[in-house]
Amino acid sequence: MGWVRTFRNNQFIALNDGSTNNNLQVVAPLGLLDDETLKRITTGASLKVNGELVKSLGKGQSVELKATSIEVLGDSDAEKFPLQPKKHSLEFLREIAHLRFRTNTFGAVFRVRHSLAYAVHKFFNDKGFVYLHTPIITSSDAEGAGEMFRVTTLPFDNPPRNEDGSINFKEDFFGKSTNLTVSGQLEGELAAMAFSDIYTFGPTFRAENSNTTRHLAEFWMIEPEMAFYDIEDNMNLAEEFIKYIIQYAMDNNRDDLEFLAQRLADEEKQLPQDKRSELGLIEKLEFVLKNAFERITYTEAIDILVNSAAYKKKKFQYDVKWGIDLQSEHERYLVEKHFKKPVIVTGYPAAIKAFYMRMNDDGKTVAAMDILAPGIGEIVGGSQREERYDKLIERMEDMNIPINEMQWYLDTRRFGSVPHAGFGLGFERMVQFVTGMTNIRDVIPFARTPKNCEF
RNA sequence: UCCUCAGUAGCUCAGUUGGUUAGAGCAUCUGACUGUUAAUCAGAGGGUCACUGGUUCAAGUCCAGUCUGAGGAGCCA
Repeated sequence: MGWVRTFRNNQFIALNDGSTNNNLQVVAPLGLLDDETLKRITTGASLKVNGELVKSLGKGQSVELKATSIEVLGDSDAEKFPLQPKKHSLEFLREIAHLRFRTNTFGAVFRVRHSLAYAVHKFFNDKGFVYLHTPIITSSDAEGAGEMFRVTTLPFDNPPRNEDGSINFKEDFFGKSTNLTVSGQLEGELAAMAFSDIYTFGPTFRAENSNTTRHLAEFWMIEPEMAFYDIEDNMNLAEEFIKYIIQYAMDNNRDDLEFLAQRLADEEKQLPQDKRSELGLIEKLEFVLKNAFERITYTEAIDILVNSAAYKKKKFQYDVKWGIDLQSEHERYLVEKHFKKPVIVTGYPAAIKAFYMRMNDDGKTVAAMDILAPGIGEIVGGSQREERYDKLIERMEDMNIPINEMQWYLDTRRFGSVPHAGFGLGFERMVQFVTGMTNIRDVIPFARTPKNCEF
């Protein structure tokens, strides 16, 4: 059983059931089917075929199914079915995302995505981590990870108001203002203070008006949180984790990755020489598996940038000096030009990082780490958390975090606080990295981006 | 949100200096052929030129606005 990809010569049906990109060639002997049935075997139709698997007489395949009966399960009007046995643009396929699973490219992408998701659970389970389901709806607005989607049952045309005119959320469903989660980290920390090692893997929502090839309004994030880990342990785990799930896909999705590698190579033939990647997709993944990630401090990164030829020739649009947040162009230089492999940057200035990150002894930098990947940029953001109650309060005050609303979080530092660390990994960015797809909208089944919520 | 580019047949695109009935390849339909591999050959059908307004004797073409898409930036994962 499967769906028709092509039908040639009224005899040869390329049938696909989604398990692989390799089609089964079904041969319908002349005279087996009447004219009416033959006309119903169109691209996209679903068939149930019985027959004998025999050695193929043709060249394209080793075996084929010699049919003894063919039943059309579901017709597909050839005049209306939009997929053709030819190359379609990714932009067009995005508009028919409900059908694009039936193409070779998206078949491969989503089989790889599945494997990576499975590998995430396997990796953490094998290490004894507890999979924690953090809430999708939250009332916490303190994390500052981004703009949030409001969740409400209040009528938006005439909401209940307080005397001062502001909206009275006491009458809302939860009796307060609520939003979709932008991160499960804070809740994750609570659980890590009991289970030692936990991870989350779930949907995350950011209402940022970001229109790029690497941002989604709804995406999946993996956030492990480990008690008794310092920043070094954190980096080691993150590197091991990334390599593990890549290796899992290499071991279990070789055909699909080779197809995607070929697709990417064809795509890059259109580009000018200097924009093409030096390594093919498979070679890139093997290279990442074999080599240790480069580890540098933020201060070293700034030095490298300031001493680079690009900086001296004023190639950077943004100036480089200690204290700036690294711009995309700087990250790309470090990863793609200088080191040519994934880079972990640690020790960022406290002023540009979140309140929960642990202050280093120098009083200026925090124990943060970002993992930068070629072609994608930041794929992991993490840190050792500030476990010292007084220092945490100090930081929260400095950054205007509403301390009163965060008492539940501060309890972890009051009752048996321990050094701990964790990180967040954007799952779609990981899928992009492994599949070589350049647009993040093509590695999630139904992308949610500004001005787009189809299906 | 900002910058740049784009929107013409189901898809990918061409359309000259503003000038007659807007073209091609693929797909579809009809027929031929029958061991094909994105089959091949012959023929046919298929258009709100994104939308709104403007300039002009005349707009797919020029101008303005809007919408949508792509690439880059910012924000970030």
